[in-house]
Amino acid sequence: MAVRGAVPEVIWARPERTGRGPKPAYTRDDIAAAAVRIADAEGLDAVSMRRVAAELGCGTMSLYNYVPRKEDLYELMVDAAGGEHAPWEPSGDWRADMRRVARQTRELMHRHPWLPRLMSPVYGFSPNALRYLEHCLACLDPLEERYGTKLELIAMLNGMVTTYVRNELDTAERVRALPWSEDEENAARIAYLGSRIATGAYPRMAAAFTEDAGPIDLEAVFERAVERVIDAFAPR
Amino acid sequence: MAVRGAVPEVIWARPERTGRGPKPAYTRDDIAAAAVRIADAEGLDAVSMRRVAAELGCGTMSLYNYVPRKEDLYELMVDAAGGEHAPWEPSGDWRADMRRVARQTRELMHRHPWLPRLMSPVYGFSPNALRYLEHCLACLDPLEERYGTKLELIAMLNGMVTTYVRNELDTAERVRALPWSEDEENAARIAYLGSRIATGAYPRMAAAFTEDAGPIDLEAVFERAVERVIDAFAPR
DNA sequence: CCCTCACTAAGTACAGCGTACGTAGTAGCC
DNA sequence: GGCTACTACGTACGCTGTACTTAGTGAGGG
Repeated sequence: MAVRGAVPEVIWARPERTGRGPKPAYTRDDIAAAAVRIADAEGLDAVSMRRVAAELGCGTMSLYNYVPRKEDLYELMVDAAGGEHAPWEPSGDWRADMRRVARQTRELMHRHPWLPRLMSPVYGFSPNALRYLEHCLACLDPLEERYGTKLELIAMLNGMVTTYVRNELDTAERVRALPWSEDEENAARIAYLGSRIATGAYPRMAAAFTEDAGPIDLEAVFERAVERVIDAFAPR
Repeated sequence: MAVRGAVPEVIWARPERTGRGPKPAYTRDDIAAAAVRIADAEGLDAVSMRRVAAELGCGTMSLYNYVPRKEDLYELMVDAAGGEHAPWEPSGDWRADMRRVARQTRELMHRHPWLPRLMSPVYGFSPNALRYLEHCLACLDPLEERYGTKLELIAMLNGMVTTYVRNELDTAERVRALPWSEDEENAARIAYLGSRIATGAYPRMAAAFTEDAGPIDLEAVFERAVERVIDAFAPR
């Protein structure tokens, strides 16, 4: 007589349908789509078991027949988002393909701003993650390196893109819960930063901020970072 | 008559002591230290306003006199951890100094496994973050590049280290709440991965995993990644 | 054919969370 | 000395994840 849930299980190993009993009212995709819809519209914090169940139109506890823990719901969401990755026939130019991968991932994360926060290596085995990984490896066929190196390249590129987009979106996502706007939050922080720098305690930072007062070109910074990661693995 | 908390404020801009009234029983450092102690010992999820107040030995709501929102408590924690960064006199060899910075950050995060999860650019203005940033810039004095480039290097190195350590620690941290061990969790996932690969749908991944079945040398992977980031900014 | 039993569905309940609000007491300033 | 800003903190509300329970359903085995 095992204690309920005492055995570790991967949600993907669970069959969606077992022979007996009435057939489930929802598919895993239905549930993931509902959760993604809520997160896109109202932010990740709005995704609760109750809210997702309501979105589906079923009782809260019925959800637990499909998703044993909330953590697994997150895993479904990440996989669903990963399903939007559209693979293509590798071009033979692995550099160009990697650039395209990076840009596609960034766009995906802009479409689903909660995604960077949920990204975890733990979710790396989901069906769409595997599909994505295999596609990246296919793109890297022309790169004459060991698979270990290729995996390191993919991990580093992914990590960099995730970190980068997180920096782009984090304030916007976190400010949802606050009674003031993102601009006000930023203004308050910049003002404080200015007052600190004015003390003269940080001469190099002061120089950095006076060097170029113009607005930062996020697009260009991103492209540069991608190029650097690529070059780091195969200098020209 | 302003609505309470309707004006954005940075916790660091709040004076710790205003003239009037009885003198506060705790300093900001006391509070941060208590929260860090709890997070180190019981994991980040154990850090609640009630728990921290209990650790300090005061009523729950008294904490709100020091920390207007829980978010700010997190900010205090990150800054406190950042205070453990021990700066040194730049050696003149910026590459060596950057390696040392990366290693020190990694050690810091191993000491405080909750830190990667809390890392956010939003906290980049805290006193210790500023101190750290200035130190990095000082180490980069010999690198003949614009400040913009130097900041990009620091951001990329930091981001890479954070992502990397997160990958190292995430499963361990997340498994705290579960009724099984990290090893069991990993075993379940690896087993599932094996079953997927056995289908033959992922030939390149299959090749990658048969190429080298030995245990991964995390230390070596980390050092390689650091070297790559450094080289990406100043190829030799 | 029908009985059995695995399964779905959903309600109730509990412990814990962040925090708004109100009240009581304290100490520096005019 | 009193005004007043401040600290301290108990109560309460709405929310969370989820354990447990009960009722109903429908395919498989005899």
